[in-house]
Amino acid sequence: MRRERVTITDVARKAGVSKVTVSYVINGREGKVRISEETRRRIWEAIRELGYRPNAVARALTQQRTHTIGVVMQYAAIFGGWSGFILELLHGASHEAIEKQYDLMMYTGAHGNDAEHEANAVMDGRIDGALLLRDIDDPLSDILADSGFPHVLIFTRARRPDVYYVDCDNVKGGYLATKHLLDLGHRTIVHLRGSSHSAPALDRWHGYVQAMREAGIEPEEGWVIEMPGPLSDAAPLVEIMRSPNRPTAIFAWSDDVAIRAMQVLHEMGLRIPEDVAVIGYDSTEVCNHTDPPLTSVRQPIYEMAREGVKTLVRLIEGERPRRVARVFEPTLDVRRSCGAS
Amino acid sequence: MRRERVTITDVARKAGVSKVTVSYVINGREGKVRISEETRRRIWEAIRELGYRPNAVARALTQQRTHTIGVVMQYAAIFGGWSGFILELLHGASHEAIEKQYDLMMYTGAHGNDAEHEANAVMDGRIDGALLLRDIDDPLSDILADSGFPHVLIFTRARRPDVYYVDCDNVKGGYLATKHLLDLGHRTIVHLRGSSHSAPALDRWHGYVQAMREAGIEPEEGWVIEMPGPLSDAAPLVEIMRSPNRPTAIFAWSDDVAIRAMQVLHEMGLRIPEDVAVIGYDSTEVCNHTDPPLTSVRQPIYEMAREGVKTLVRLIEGERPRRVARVFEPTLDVRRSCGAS
DNA sequence: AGTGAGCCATTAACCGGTAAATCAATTTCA
DNA sequence: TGAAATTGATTTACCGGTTAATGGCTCACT
Repeated sequence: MRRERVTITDVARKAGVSKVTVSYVINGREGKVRISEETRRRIWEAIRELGYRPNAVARALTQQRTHTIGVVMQYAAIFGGWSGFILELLHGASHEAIEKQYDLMMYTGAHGNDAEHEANAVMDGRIDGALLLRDIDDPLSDILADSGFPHVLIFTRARRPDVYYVDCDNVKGGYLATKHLLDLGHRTIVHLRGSSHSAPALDRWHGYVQAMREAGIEPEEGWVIEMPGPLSDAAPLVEIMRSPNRPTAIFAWSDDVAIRAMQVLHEMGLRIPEDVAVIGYDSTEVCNHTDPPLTSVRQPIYEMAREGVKTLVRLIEGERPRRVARVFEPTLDVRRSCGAS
Repeated sequence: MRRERVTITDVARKAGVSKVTVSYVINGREGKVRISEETRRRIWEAIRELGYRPNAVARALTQQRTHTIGVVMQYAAIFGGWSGFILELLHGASHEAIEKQYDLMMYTGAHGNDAEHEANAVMDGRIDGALLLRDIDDPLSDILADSGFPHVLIFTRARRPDVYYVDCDNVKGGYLATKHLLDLGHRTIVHLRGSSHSAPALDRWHGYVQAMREAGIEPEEGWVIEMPGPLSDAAPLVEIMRSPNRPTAIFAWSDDVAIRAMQVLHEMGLRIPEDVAVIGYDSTEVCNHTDPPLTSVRQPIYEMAREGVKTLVRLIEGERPRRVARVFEPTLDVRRSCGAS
């Protein structure tokens, strides 16, 4: 039984009052406007009888608020990046959103391919603010910042001093991973690097280089292989693992890629960790279940996402938190893929 | 530089025309209304100079369309259920949404605890339709159906003939898993069942019972243990695995629970599959990485989610597809946790 | 009897767009 | 030459709410 949409005017008519009165009763503006008990009763009754459901779009139009926040990923990430990482991120974001009484919207970015179009979509009024998971060289944040649109960057740093962001020290994370391998005696260490547009990927690489140099080792040409995702070409990795002075350890920029590397090594007949040590990044749930369990650098993804949403909500509600940058510390989750205790 | 919001009226004023003319130019209503080249030019120039961004909320109010679809999970699922299953589901849903030019909204359900409140939130005008991932006895779909609100159930069946749904044959899935174990010679098979509110969980259980009876075995009291999630109490499982006539196989209603069971067995010193065979459900990515790799019943989650969104979009756009029920077939992904080939 | 205060509700205006109907000025055609 | 058609825009009304200003009525007080 498809009913016609019931509006506040219908309720008003039925209750024999003006629609403003109905609005007041629904929103209970204590202290400002008084409505008699009798009228209230009649209005609630009309609401119930008619099955009235307030329209959030109309309300949003007057209040300029939707109580919805957007999660905006890089377009490519929506297609390729559905990993444990995204899962934990969404988990954290949605928890905090629930707590703060906001709904979550996932922008697909399908509205256009250039930044201006995307910015139009993000600022089209359907969300009060956005959590941005984007590449380092992405112009979207700049446009939003120019328009004063509340947003927080996550898993990257901002290029401007007035843009809030939540990041994890990736240089340190890369350093940590590499140092762990060095401490275990490895000297020839391959780094499987992420995309050159990704700030985290580049930082982890820098951490790797830093640790290597500190140990007096200059990473050779060929030790650093770009492998953004598990579906990336693994040929260069296979090649170097076949070379005479085969590397004894691999530091992958993400768990996904580490797992892919483990598969490749397995197919080549190499044992982990006896022949090659492997270390990943993110320490997602899957690390506990791989064979052997994957040692990995942990960043508190869930916590970071919550923090991002928390800051975003503050911005939306007009606060201006003093701390613009929130940088978490990575730690090492030692499991068995490196042969350590 | 926080600019004031630029509206269509500002653009009209700047271009020296009425706002309706601007609206026509933006939406390019070919054939209906003619606007001169000169006027068009002036309007686009004004739009560019002022940095005008159309307001989707205002547009939604007149058109009664937002080009957004909602994903509504059971409240509990948002807190506990962030598994590989949800990931694949969101992956599929978002792909199809992108293709159809819709954005995705995740309702947190925080707006109220009873079904009426949730229904109010879902039908508050922010989304054109909803994909429901809910328990079998959940009243939300009924309310939506009564109001003629477009929605599709996924991973459950509908109780009414007019409600569209996408499901996978869970009885068959349960049968398949159990039959596999029976064929391998097992006779004492434990079933770790999901929540009694979950249609899939109950069906898989029925499939299990059916297969057992077909093999002439009446499942004993205690062989069926309710274990909805990986954090559920595992004590009953431990107990039965310690009993004199220890079961030789476990069929878990989900991969998560199967993995938990493997951990428990491991801690008890039991080997998989030598001492106990384990089989899971969903065949999510993680099954490839467990030790040993987990044999599991596969349902095409990604495809099903796409199908759900596809149907939903049709409903939203006024079509009435003939096929109300879309039931996929489960298959078996044999890996190594059951000792089969 | 006039004034002020308190109570309860209403009217007017606005949020930012869109659809339908209308209109003025030309041009076309019988 | 006058009616009809075409062109290019405008006016009016509406979507479903909210906020601010205003208005009647009753009662108490002086």
